[in-house]
Amino acid sequence: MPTELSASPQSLSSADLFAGASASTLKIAAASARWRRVPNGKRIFRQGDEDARAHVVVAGGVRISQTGSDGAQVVMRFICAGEMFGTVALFTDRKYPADATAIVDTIEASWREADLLDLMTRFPQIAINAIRIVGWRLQEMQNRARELATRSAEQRIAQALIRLGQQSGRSTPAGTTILLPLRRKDIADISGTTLFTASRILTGWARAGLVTDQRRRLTIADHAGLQQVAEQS
Amino acid sequence: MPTELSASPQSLSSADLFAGASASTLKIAAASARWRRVPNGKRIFRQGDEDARAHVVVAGGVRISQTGSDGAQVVMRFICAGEMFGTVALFTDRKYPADATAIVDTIEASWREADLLDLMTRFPQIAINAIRIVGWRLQEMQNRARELATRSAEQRIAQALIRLGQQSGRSTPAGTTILLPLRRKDIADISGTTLFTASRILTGWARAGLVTDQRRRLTIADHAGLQQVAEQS
DNA sequence: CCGCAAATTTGCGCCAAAGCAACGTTTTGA
DNA sequence: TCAAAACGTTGCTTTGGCGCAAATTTGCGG
Repeated sequence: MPTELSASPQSLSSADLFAGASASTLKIAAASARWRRVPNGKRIFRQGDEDARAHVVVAGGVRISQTGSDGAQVVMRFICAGEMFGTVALFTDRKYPADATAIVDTIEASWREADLLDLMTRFPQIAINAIRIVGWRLQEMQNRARELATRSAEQRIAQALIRLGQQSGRSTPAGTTILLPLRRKDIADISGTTLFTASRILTGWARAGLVTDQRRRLTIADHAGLQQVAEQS
Repeated sequence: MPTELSASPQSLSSADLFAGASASTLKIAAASARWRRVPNGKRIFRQGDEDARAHVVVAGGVRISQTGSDGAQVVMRFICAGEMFGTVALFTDRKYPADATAIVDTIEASWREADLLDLMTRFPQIAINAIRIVGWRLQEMQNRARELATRSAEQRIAQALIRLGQQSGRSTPAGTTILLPLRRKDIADISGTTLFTASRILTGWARAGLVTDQRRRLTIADHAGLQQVAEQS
């Protein structure tokens, strides 16, 4: 039996990007940032946009999703406070590969490509940190691709909830509550299934006491049970 | 209708990693490399191994695959001559996230983590090049995840062949021949389907004149037709 | 607090593709 | 050169989960 894959990703925060940077470096970084307030539901950038910048969520939450030419949506990732997004575009063709939409009222900071490249050239550690962050995300996408190809819809939803719990969960008396407000469609689009299947499975779990769901705020009541669903072969 | 995603990835060669490096930089890089000959079928590293190094295929071809705890296999990528692999592990937890297996007799060069980090710190452009390469791969995995979630098995196989043609295709009178020798299982595992489905679809295409298949060497005879299969909504 | 719009639930039919088994073909290595 | 093993094909059966429609609940603006 092969080695089990590492649970991995941790929170990929902007703090990691500037890890090891001196006070003066941070000052230079802060000076070149642009800050914005984004209301719930508003798009921050759109797939194909060309003026790519590097973004960080200061407060709130963002959905990163791709929309196929047939209208099918897939959520690549949810971004919580402190995490980077939109950064990969800077290093490829400068076109954002996905949409970014605020799913709660959000504040985000961003940097121009030139400013970030300048920082990286002067402080190589920042560039190395960036590889590390992108590397984790690549590993996560590889794991998700494996799951899409080999696991059932139920297992994928379970795994998605476990990831979201690690990423943005808060411990409460009832269990781990996922802070981001998620609709059934969001759950479906990040698990690679349909609204209907996601609804059926979640109501089933709610009845079985695995999760509870109040006003789009999911709580994982039985973490071990959920893990078992995700891992059953 | 949303902007169509860029076809993207190009060949991600080691040349890109050292793009812009001076002759002296290259000399330092070459001096610290380790070279190995790997016979067809032999594993180069294994998922979970800890002594991660940065690898380049000098000649031959390599299959990067993950094996789930239930034995299910997924191919993440095939690596052709000139391309990097195994590099992401250096920047995450130093454990290879997948297996690497030679699928033809292969020569591979590799660097220790310390040597590569040293190079990157001294020549930040190399670090920036590395982000670019990993960024392209992340985008490619995101596209593949979207396809796994939203497209049919037939469309995914078509897309996989198109990618392989771009990556390792050679023009011949009969069309574009994919140089890597691929078994039905390889095709299935990179498209997220089964051996049986892959076989059925490929024999169908062979009958229709879209592809020909001689001794595990696939040739795309009708590129436009294949593209149409991949894109039909 | 009301009423409308959006989100969710649920029953049901259906199909793409997985799983299985049996058989043909190619490759390998001794 | 030949046999065994690996690989590929194909018919049949089974099923997870998609898609639609209709009913129900929730959330929001006024």
